[in-house]
Amino acid sequence: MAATLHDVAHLAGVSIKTVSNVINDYPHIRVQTREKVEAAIAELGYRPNLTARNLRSGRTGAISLALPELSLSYFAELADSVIVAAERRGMTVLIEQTGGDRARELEVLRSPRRQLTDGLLISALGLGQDDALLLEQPYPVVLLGERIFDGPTDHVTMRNVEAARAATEYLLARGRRRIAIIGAHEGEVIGSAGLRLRGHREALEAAAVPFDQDLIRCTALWHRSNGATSMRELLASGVRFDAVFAFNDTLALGAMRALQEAGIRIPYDVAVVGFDNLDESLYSLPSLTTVDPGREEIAETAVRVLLDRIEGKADPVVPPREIFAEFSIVERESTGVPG
Amino acid sequence: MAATLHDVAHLAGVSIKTVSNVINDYPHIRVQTREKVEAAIAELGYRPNLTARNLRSGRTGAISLALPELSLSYFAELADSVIVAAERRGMTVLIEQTGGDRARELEVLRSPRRQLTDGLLISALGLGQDDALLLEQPYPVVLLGERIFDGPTDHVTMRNVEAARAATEYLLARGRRRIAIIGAHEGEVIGSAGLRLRGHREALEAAAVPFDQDLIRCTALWHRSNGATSMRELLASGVRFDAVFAFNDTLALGAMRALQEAGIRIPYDVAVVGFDNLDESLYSLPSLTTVDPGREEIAETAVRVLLDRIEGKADPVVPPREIFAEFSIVERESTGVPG
DNA sequence: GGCTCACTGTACAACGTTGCAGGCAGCGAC
DNA sequence: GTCGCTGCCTGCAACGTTGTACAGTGAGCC
Repeated sequence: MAATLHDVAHLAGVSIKTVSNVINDYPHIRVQTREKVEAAIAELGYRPNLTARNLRSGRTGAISLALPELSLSYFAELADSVIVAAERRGMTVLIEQTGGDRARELEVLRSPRRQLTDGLLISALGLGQDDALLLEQPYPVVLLGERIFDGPTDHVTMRNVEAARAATEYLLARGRRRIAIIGAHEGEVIGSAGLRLRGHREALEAAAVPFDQDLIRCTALWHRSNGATSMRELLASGVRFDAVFAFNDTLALGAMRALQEAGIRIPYDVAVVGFDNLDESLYSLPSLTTVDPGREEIAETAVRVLLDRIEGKADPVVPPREIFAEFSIVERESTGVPG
Repeated sequence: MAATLHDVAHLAGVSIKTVSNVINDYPHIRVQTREKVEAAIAELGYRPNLTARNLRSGRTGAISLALPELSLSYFAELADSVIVAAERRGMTVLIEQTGGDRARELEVLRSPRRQLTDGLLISALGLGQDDALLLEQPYPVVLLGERIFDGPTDHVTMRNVEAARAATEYLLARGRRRIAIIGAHEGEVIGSAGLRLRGHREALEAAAVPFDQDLIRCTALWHRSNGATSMRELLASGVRFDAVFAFNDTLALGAMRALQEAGIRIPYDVAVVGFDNLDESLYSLPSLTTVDPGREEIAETAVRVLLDRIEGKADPVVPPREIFAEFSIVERESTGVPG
């Protein structure tokens, strides 16, 4: 049985409240008393019961992070950054996996488990713009990702349209004209796929390069296998292309794998650009040119904004904010070695 | 302000305890009463306060998982499996990153945050056999990994020696005789590197193949970049080899990258075997032959064993157990396409 | 009629902590 | 001498829940 304030108070011969005062650095305590209490604490190996403290204070010192799955490298790296940012501010992170499933995302929002934490960071894949109002919850929520805009909560995300436009412009500038897309979502307007496709089309239009529907491959999931499968389909379709813009790095890596199986040379025959700047994209063969969406900045900002709400610094008065991280293009071998 | 039992009781015109009884499915309640209470619950949108419940019950419904970092794919996949296993049993998972640093691992063991969860699953990299006794804590702990054996807690791990021996035997069976090792740790006996090296040497010995120290590359960290660097060093050293056994997949992928940069053909010139069976090893080019250490089985078992301790099923009486997951060799292209 | 027993519901205390109000001693000012 | 202040410490109540003890009601049985 763990020691309680009561045990310490008894041993030190003071009241329970005095022990509490010592622990909480209440100023008016005689040095002598403080030492007695500290000795008792040390002797009993007393540690405050956080659950009881939480019950009194209403704060838990933890935040929840809901994301599709950690097996997806992007989310693993995001979780890493979030945990680091949270720890820097003395918070722990509880992780929930939703599989990107709308029903499970809603469940996470409504789960009584939310009471174990002070707020929720949710990276949604299943929710859509129509679900925006469901984000309104009796606790602080910060939304990540690009499924919902102008919702009732703070929102931290990346510049999808601009970044995708920059990626396509980058390929166009290197003389590529037939750019295949992997990872599109049929009919999607909002969402990573929809926004990135829009950026792509904007770049084509600005350069007066015709858009060809045959170059677009849809795949709901963005795992490596989906990238490989899409590329095999593309090759089987016989459509001609000299570049691939995959909507994330895992798709790109799967696609590169399929390209090379088919004996196609990267970047000589086909240039490849990904999105996410995963660690592994630096070590693929060839290394992958990709869009760095500012993952650490997103994590850092999201945690800061959530804590602002939790601590009431940004009271309900402050309207929900939309914050965009800065992106950059990381140039590597898959588009031709630079310099 | 969230509704409490008190509010519900008031609205339903019953005592607070009756509401509690309804919620906890206490059997002797009149249908009529139950309905009244349920209506009040629905009207107020009442959700039980988990913190208060935890304080009463001493249980939190969460477990902690401490691991080096989620950016390492192996740990991300492990965390995924642990979260899934925990969820299946109604538990949530709080993640702490230690960076594999001994001091931070000790901090995790002693942190008052442990009180936010019912037990700890710790995958240590920094702790060593001498630290075994420090695992003795006033809450349930299950150790993962291979830094400490016969410690005071339950321990779930993989068959490192046997798996590594099998990997080397596999290469030997395919006619490889000069097997380079990447990821060794100088002088280590216990620990993934030490054990895997032992398995490797056992296989060599059994086959009467001489052990050559020049083929061993040490690297403390097992990131992709370390694999690439080690391989470049190996190539620069001029030592002759026809196979590589990397002590994890990320090292192997980095090494393959460096091999291919040097124009060496895999598996024709050099066969490569990794360890971990990461998802990405299936999509590298060539795909990577690897040891599947039974990650899901480890996660599943670890969660089960921890919950057994938490629920007191396996009371202190039961001595700490050492549990080993079954491994298998996953044969892919990096050692020559099978069949 | 009095007994037991099964139902149905209530009151109270407790989990370990902290906010609040207040007590008491000592001291300087009037 | 007393008033008011500061410094130090204490007791009580409360956070929201659940376990224990118990009270009342009605049915069934001797």
